Amino acid sequence: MTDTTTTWTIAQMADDYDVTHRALRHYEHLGLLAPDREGQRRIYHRRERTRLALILRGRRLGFSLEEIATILDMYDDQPGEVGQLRYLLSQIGDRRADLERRRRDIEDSLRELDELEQRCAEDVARLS
Amino acid sequence: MTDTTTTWTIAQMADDYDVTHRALRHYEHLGLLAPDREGQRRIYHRRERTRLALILRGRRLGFSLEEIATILDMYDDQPGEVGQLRYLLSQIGDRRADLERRRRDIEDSLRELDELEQRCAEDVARLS
DNA sequence: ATCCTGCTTGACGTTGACGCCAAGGTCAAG
DNA sequence: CTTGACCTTGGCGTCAACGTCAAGCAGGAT
Repeated sequence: MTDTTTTWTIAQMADDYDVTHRALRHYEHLGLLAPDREGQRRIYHRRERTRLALILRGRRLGFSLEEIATILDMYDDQPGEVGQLRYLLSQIGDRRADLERRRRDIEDSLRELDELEQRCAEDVARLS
Repeated sequence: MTDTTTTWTIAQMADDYDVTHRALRHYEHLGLLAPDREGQRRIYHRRERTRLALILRGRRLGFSLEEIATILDMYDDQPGEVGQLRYLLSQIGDRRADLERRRRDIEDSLRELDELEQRCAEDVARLS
């Protein structure tokens, strides 16, 4: 039941994902999105929506749009050739290492935040 | 035994943390670092090193230098006043929410990566 | 017919985070 | 006393990721 017929206009996309019209055009310019045209108008399908979601998650994680492009490419077309597949597997390894490093950074940050919060809470208790 | 006497030059800092001289000056310009002077020369103490480590971790996580500044401020000086403490606690909450969102994003990404890897591995097995 | 709304394509402007000189001070070594 | 290594302060350049006009098409409502 993954809907394949519904389409969206640029305004609906911008609205649904809380990005500007301009940003959508920018992503398209960089090849991250490739909406159809109906006459002049851009017309977005399901595929563009999942791609946009990936783009935005990438941005939240601090990836550059260029990095995001290569990530999208990874998911794009399963290559039929073994060499390509091996290459893709190595890329997956790289990405995973990157993400795991970020996760460690985040967990360290959260731990330090906890400490700080505890000290604060104690101070508040003492002072009131 | 946290050493409080050793100091470092800009070149040592740049070397130890693998950043450029220019970046260090930039961080100083924005108030993220505030090394002493010995005559003209910048002279970095332990404090600047821990700050720089926080800055770089922040950058890896995709925070802007401005956001990093507020984070550093949080850790800077424990305020003695209750109002300030409450404010700090609220900020800590904000940061934690942000970090936890990122962690979710990362874990989602890792899961999808796992799926993709599995599909790839299967394809390789089939083709060879 | 004209007006409004929503869209289009340029194209220049802006902000953040530095890179990259230029021009010169300082100090130990030769 | 000059050289070289290392440092200093400007200040212009650059790249990414859009923001912000400007000018214009297309189609339905008045």
